[in-house]
Amino acid sequence: MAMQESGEMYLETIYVLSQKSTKVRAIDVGEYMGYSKPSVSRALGLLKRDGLARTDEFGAIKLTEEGEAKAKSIYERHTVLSKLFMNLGVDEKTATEDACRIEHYISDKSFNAIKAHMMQYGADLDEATE
Amino acid sequence: MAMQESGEMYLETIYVLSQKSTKVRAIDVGEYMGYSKPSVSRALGLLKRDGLARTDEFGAIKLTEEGEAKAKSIYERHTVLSKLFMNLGVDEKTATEDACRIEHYISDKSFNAIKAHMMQYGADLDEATE
DNA sequence: TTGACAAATTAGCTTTGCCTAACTATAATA
DNA sequence: TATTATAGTTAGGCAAAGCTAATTTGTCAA
Repeated sequence: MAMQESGEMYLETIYVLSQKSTKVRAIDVGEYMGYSKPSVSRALGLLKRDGLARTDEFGAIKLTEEGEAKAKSIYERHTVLSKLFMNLGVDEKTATEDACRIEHYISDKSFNAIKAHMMQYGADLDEATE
Repeated sequence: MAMQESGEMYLETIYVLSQKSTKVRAIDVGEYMGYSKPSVSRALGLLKRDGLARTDEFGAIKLTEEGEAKAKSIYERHTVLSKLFMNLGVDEKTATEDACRIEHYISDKSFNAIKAHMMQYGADLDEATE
């Protein structure tokens, strides 16, 4: 079954935190997302069950290859959509908030169309916005 | 509390069906959305509780002024977003499916920015796509 | 007027994804 | 080493929003 918004947000968070720190723990994920420890614990269990995340020998949360690929794809949506809204004059806060919700609901087709359109206009899509 | 995707979809459906027929019944809403009668019954109860819909003297479902305003606003998002995706080369089916999900998650600010952008490029936003 | 079908509602189940409370395990320091 | 704090898990609850089954309501035609 297709992954839900919730699972995607956990993946994306682990991915983002992994870029800032070598050891990402459940508690860090919870603090970042504003969720309780049990919620994170269960969500991570599901990601592990589905082969998207694992715990390494030092107890750090790591994404599997598949998990990382998914996370990157979601994160790319996030950055491109944020950029799109900002290019249209929306303030950064609103733009990133909207991107954060829409990234889970837009199809590959529509997303790629938006991305292609923005490339055409020379937008710098590589720069992260968060 | 802010209205959820589910409630918005019911509102939008009642609005759309009301344009085609004078008497919209719960069963019609259910058939259109692919939901069971009890699901529709409960959802309509919530819309009524919140002052967004009512049943008229002939048993037809009607939107209140507030309900209709909301429905129109959601439906406008639907048409504008569909147009946006189609303008970018996305096929109609995908474009309307995406619009149908995203319409519930985009902020007023970002939506208005998109709309303004499209007006600038002379897109015909008045024509319905469904 | 009554029998039958269509429409609506009630009751209760399921899943998702959050929560708190309580418990266990780990780790660090006195 | 023992105490204590931090991290993680288990158990159980709640709300949203679907579902089926069963009941009630309403309408219409024989």
